Amino acid sequence: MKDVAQHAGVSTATVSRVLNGHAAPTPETRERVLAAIEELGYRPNALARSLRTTSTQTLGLVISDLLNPFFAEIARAVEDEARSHGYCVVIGNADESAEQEATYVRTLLDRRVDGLLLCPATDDPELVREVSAGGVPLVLLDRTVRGATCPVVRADGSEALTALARRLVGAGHTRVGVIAGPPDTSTGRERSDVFIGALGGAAQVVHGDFRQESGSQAAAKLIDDGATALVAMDNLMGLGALGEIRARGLQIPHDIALAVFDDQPWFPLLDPPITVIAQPTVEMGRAAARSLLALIDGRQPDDVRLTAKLVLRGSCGEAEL
Amino acid sequence: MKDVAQHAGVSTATVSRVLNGHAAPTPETRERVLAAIEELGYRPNALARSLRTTSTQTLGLVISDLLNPFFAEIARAVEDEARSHGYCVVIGNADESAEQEATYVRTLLDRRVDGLLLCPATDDPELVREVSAGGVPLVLLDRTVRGATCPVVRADGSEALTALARRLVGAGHTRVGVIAGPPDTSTGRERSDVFIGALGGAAQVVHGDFRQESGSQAAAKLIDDGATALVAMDNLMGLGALGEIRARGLQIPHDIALAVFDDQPWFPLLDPPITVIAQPTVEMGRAAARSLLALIDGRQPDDVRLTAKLVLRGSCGEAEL
DNA sequence: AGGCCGTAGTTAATCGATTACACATGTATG
DNA sequence: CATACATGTGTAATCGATTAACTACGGCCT
Repeated sequence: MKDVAQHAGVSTATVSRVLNGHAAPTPETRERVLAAIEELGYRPNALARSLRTTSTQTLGLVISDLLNPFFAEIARAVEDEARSHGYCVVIGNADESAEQEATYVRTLLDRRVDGLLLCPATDDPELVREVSAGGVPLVLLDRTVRGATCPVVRADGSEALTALARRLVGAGHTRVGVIAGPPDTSTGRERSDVFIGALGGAAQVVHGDFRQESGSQAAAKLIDDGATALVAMDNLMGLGALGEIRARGLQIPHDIALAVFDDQPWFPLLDPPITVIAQPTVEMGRAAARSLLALIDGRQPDDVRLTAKLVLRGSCGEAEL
Repeated sequence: MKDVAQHAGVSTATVSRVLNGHAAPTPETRERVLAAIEELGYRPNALARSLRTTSTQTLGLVISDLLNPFFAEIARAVEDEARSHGYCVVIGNADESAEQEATYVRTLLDRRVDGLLLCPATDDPELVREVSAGGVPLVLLDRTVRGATCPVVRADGSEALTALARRLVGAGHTRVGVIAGPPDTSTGRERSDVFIGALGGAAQVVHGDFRQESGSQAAAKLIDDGATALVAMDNLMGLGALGEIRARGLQIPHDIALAVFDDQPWFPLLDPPITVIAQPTVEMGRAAARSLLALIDGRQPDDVRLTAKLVLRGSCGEAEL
C-alpha cells in the first residue's frame, strides 16, 4: 500500500479512501491511485483490513458430514446466498463427531468469522452457549439443541411422516422397521417419534448414526425381526438399507417396502423408484444464511420451519406407481 | 492479550512466549499465565497472528462443483490430510464457471492462504500464471492446464478406458456413444480421446458440461443416432444418461449398454449394477494436500498420477454378472 | 569486592490496513 | 479585508499479535 501511495504521489490514507469508495478524493487523484494500483498489481491484505475493521466478511459453516449429499446441497445454497451479499463461507466438516465439531467452531471463532452456521452433532447446548458467550452471531441449521437460544432453521417432516405412516398401515403393514438417527440429535429423535406415534404400535426401531454402514446393519436386524416395510430417516442410511435388501435378493415392494427421508437425484431411477420425504435443502440453506446475515445486521430473525414433502414413487407399493 | 498479561502480572511478550511454547518462561510464570488465560477465557486473534507471521495455516481449495460427489470426496480427503498437519481448508465452489473460479482464487489469495489447490474449470493457464506470479504455492488437482508449471495430481484412466473399449468392441458394439466432458478441460478431452482411439472408429461423441442435464441431452442424441452402448465420462452425466435410458423404457444391458467414469456408492445397487471406472478419490485428495504442504515447505514435489480402475458389474453385458 | 555471565522478563518496532483529527487551500460572507 | 466554512490530503494512532534488542537480577570466579 505504501508503494502504491508513493507511486501515485499521495498518502496511504488517500489510497485507502479510493479503495473504500469514500467521497473525499478528487476524480483526478482517484484516477492516479487506480493507475498505480493497476500498474503494481496491488491487492489489499484482507487480514490487515479485518484486523482493523473487526469484520471479515466471512461466515463459518460447520456441517455434520460433507459426504452426505444433503449437507453438500445445503452448503452450496448457503454459499450462494452469502456470496450474493458479499460474504465468503468457510466450511468445516465435523464428520458427525462432537469433538471435531468443537474444534472447528473454535478455529472459526479464532479467525473471527462474522457469524456462524452450525448443524450440531449432538443436542448438547454447551457449544452453543460458548459461542453465544463470545457474542458471535449464531444460527442453527437442520438440527437444534436443548434449550436453544438462537434462531433455528429446519425442515418439518411431521405431516409427511404421518401421511407415510397412514399409507403403510393402510397397505396392511403391521411390522414397520424404523431406521432412526442417533437419539442424541434432534432430527434423530423427532422424526422417528412422530412417525412411530402415527404408526400406532406397529413399529420397531433401530438407531443408526446417519451413515451408510449403520443403515445396512439396522436393516439386517429389522428384516431378521420380520419387518415388511423399512423407513430410513436419512438418505445415507437409506442407501445402506437398500444395499442390504439387494444383498438378500428381496424384491421391492413385493417382499419389502422402503421409504427414505431425504430425496436424491438417483432415487427416481431405481426400479421401482424410491418413495421419499423430500426436504427443501436449497431453501433451508438460503434461509439460514439470510437469518445469520440479519443477526449480524443487528436484527432478530424468527425461527424458520420449512415443510418436507412426501413424494410417492412406488417403493411402498403405491397405486400411483 | 493485554488483559491476560496484566492479570498474570507479566508483559504481553511473556504471554506470547507461553502461547508459542518458547523456552524462556519459568514454569512458575507459565503456570500463572495459563491460569490467567483460563480465567479470562482468552483466545488469541488468528488474524493478528497471521498478519505478523505472514502464515495463516490455511489451505485454499477451489473445486469445480461441490454438488458433484467426486469433488465432495476429494474435498473431504484434502481436509483430513490438511487437518492432520495442523492446517485448515477453505473451500471455494466454482460451479464449473471460469469467472467464479477466478473470483474465488483472488479472494483466497487476498486472505493470504499459505497455498492453493485448484481444480481448474478450463485449461486456460492465465489464472495459474497469476497465482504463480504472486508467489503462492499452487497444486492442480484432477485437471491440468496448458503448459502447467506447477505440480499436478490426477488419475490416469487410459488403461481402464482401453480395456473397456476392447470389451465393448468384443461384445459386438459398433456404435458406441461417448458422453464426453467439455473440450476445454483436460479431463474432458483426454478421457474421450483415449477411449475413442481404443474403439477404433466405432464411436460417436457428444460433449456435455459435467452436469446431469447435459448427460440426458447427450444420451438422447446418441440413442437417436442408434448407439447400442453409452459411456459417460463423469458420474453426473452418467446419472443424466441413466435417466434418459429409463425415460425411454430401455433395458440395460439388453437394449443398451452403459458404463460411467467415476464410481458412486449407489451404482452397485442398480439393476443391473453399473460398470464403472473408479478413481482413487481419497488418495487423490490426500496426495494433492501432501504435495501442496511439501511446496509450502520449500520442497519441490513430483507430479502424481494415480491409476483409475475398471470395475465390471453387468451393465455392459459382462460375463462376470 | 568487582567484573562477568546467563536467564527471565520488558520495551518498542512491526505486520498492513482504517480513520479521527489536523492542516492547507480556496471560496463565500459580513 | 478579515472571518467562516467547505473540501481534499496528510499525520499518526490503532487493531492484536510476534520478536529483536535491551535491562535487571542473582550467582560465580578470581
